[in-house]
Amino acid sequence: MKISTKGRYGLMLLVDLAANECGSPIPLKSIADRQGLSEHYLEQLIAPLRNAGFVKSVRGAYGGYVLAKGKREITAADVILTLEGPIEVVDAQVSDGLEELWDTLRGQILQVLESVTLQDLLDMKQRSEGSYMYYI
Amino acid sequence: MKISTKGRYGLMLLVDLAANECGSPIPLKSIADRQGLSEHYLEQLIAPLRNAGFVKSVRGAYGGYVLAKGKREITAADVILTLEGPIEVVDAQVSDGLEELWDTLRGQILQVLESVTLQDLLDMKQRSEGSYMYYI
DNA sequence: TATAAATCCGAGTAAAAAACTCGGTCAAGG
DNA sequence: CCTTGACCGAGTTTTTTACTCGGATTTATA
Repeated sequence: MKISTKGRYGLMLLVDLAANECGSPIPLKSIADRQGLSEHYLEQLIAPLRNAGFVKSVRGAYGGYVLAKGKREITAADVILTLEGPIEVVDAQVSDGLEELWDTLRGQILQVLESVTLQDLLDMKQRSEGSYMYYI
Repeated sequence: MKISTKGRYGLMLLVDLAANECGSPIPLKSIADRQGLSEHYLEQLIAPLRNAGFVKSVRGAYGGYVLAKGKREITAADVILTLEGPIEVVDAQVSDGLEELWDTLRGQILQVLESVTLQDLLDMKQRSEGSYMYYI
């Protein structure tokens, strides 16, 4: 019952881009360094997100990636479905008589993911980072 | 984002027992045959459910398993948590700033699973089997 | 025009988890 | 005492995940 690192890193990636929306393209390397992830692996994750039209790339020196849509127009579901394929709580072909339960579960998961935009995630993140301030 | 076969088979197992609640103990073999599963594998699944007090076993010839509680007192969450451990949408130790999302997701999943009893699943199953009748 | 910083691309691999399998011991009814 | 069926622990196979690697291509700038 886990989201794989694909979906999670993908979200981190786009949230990072969303944090820098207005500026120049951001190279993967800088994100990889900041988040402690492998640049090569991130390449694999951002490719489908580019194909799906969520980010644009700028090649060559001083290149990088930029959001192709507003941060309120991209949802967590967009990212996770693009990277992990459709949410399937059990294998699609099983018929165990419990389909109603699996459908409900899938529906609820989808509803949560669809209700959250990159902007929301950015807000969450800043809240959670900001709260450290009170403990200093 | 999947429930493993442990949780799924475990549910099938208990729903099967629930369907026969009033009677004599049911041997795993009969369930395994009926559902097309491996008896040996089911043994591994029912052991934790017995330890957790959801089923009772009767050893020896004419033995088998019986529900240890009423079918309205056991929820899908009981079974799945027993067999798969706590629902973790991402690894517990990650701190990616998105914890709020993961918590919400976990909460929703748990809520669905906790709201469904064996009796409910039995009803679902009979509804879905019954509906074939109309197509004959 | 050379160089360096990037994206782009496909394949390969290592580690972990999932899904069983196997071989046997113990208990109880007939 | 034989058969049925629970109990137990280890081993194996398969699948999935999470990367790694080696390059080719593009482009701003010195």
